[in-house]
Amino acid sequence: MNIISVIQEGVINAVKAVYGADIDSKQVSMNVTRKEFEGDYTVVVFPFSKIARKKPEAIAEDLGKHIVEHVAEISDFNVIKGFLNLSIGSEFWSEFLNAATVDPDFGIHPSNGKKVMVEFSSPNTNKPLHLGHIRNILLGWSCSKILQAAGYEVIKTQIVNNRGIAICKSMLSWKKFANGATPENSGIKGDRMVGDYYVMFTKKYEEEYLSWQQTEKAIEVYNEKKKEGQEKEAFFKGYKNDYFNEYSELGKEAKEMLLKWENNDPDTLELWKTMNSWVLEGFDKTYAKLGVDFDKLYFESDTYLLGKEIIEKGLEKGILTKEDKRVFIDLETKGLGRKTVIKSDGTSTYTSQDLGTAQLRWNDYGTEKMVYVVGDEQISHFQGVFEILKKLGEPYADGLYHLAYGMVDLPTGRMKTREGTVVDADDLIAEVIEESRQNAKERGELHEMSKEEQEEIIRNIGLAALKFFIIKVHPKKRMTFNPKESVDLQGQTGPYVQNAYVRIQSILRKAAGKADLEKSKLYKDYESLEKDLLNQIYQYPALVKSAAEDYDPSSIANYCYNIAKTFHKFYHDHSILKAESEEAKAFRLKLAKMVGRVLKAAMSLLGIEMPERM
RNA sequence: GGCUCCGUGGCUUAAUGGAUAAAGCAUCUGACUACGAAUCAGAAGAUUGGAGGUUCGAGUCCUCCCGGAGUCACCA
Repeated sequence: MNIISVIQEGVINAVKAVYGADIDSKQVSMNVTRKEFEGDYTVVVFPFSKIARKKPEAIAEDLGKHIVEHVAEISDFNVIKGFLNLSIGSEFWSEFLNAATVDPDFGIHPSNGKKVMVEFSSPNTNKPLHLGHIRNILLGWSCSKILQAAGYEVIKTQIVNNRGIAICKSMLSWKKFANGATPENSGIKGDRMVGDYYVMFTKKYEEEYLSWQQTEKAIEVYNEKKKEGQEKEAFFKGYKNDYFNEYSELGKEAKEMLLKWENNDPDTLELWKTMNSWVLEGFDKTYAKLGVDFDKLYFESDTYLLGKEIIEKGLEKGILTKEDKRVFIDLETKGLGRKTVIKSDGTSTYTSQDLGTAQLRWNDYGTEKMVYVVGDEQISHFQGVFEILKKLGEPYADGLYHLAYGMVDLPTGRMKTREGTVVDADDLIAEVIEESRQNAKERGELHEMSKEEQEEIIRNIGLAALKFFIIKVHPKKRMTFNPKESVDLQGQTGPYVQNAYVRIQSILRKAAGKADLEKSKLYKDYESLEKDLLNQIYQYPALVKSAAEDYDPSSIANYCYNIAKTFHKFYHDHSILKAESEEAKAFRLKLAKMVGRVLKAAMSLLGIEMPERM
């Protein structure tokens, strides 16, 4: 039985016995005892002062005495103000450590029979992945692992946004300017190549727009549509989209291409397929570098027409309203305004696609939960989608969750494609690995290994730095990504946690076969750091559960750091291999091993691997 | 303007309504003849944006204000 429940029950019984009052476990306020005080768990007794009509100190004394007498696990107590600090006996900890040691699934919850789909990454196929995607991918991957550890069957998915005008822009640009260049004959990674042509389109379009602004037609438009006193420059800045649709040659060609695509023109489709495959190959390489994969891909080209069926259903039920061809839902009461599902030209929207895709996924997998890892700029969009599905009474509607994470800023401000400040994912990964390599070289710990082993470790450490740096921030928060700090290998970082693990492995290698771990049971007089470690290990399974409930990988990252920190201090203050006694040595080996196991398991939930040496 | 989110030492972050607000970076000072110094210890650094309120108790909950961001499309 969980020690927290044991204590809560003890308190409930004590209150009943001493004051004759009935309380429930919700009224028992408990925390882990703060470091500066003696004890393991603290019960706050202020809430009982009305029942007992005594001073908090006296109440704590009453309850403490009763609990020590009646609860076997509690060995001692002390009272400071209204706080009752309880100490857990070494028997309990000893049993816990032994049980955890032999439990191969420690921290992994048994299957709950439920399925959850996690969607993340979901890039457009017209440019390479960037820093923003990295946050998205790491959060999505980590949530998947956490949900899995919490007992769910997880299906990792993404929707590949592979159609639409943006895709046609890069296709058109390639056709016009590439002279048949391919990733193979140019040696450029596929996604980057396509992205380069997308950028080139934008550049050529800007040039075209600029020279158009000098024409008589442009002056005419300006005079006709400008607002009072609006300068030319300001007007044309705002007119860009209209220009694309009304007058642009490139715009016209791109739109024609989109039309051809929609009408299944063979040449267009072939070009589209070819360029898409280049991008997807490129993405796969980046995913592989990050160590992530997916169970199922959905392509927008297959889903963008979905939703008709569900919209029909909505119309029948009177949830959606039809006005000419346009279909919308009035969510004014929810503060979401009117959400259009079908445009007045009869074409679908992003919203209808998402409705249809949700339906499709439910049909494919029957997942009770669907988690969308998408930036917080789309909060209201998802509120709309979810609301519609709820009103339709879809069976999966209550399990929909938008994990809305904050945008990633640079120290110089927001990333902007136009200003060329977007941090490319591949470049960033290469950079952190290079930093790790420099560091490894200086330390020279790895020189006895093969080149391959060295590279593997170096890569591991660099990625750990990057991943930890991003995941430690609460998803909801907008974060500043400082490239300098992200490659830090010291302090509150991934490599710091890895180092704790490596130290443990080093000790275990040295002690292999030389210690009788059975003797650990004779060790009773725990050091306070030993208790801290035991307590932290003890928290782990519950932490996994709450991280899954909150979709919060940052809580796991913080946990990893804290337990690593405690271990580093313990390692510094107490010798393991040269412990005071054989019992102490056995106990500490067992403890260290368990710390290592938990660290490795917890970090793997963040997608971070642990090297054996570094 | 309406709605949503965020405001914590110089910087980046942490804190189920509980004790003296906790770490890292940067700065300064110590500890390698050591189970691995990617470590540890210490110093300095904070009226938790501001004002009220609820509570025995508020960084946390409520109200108002200030600052920042997002969104308010028949775009995705």
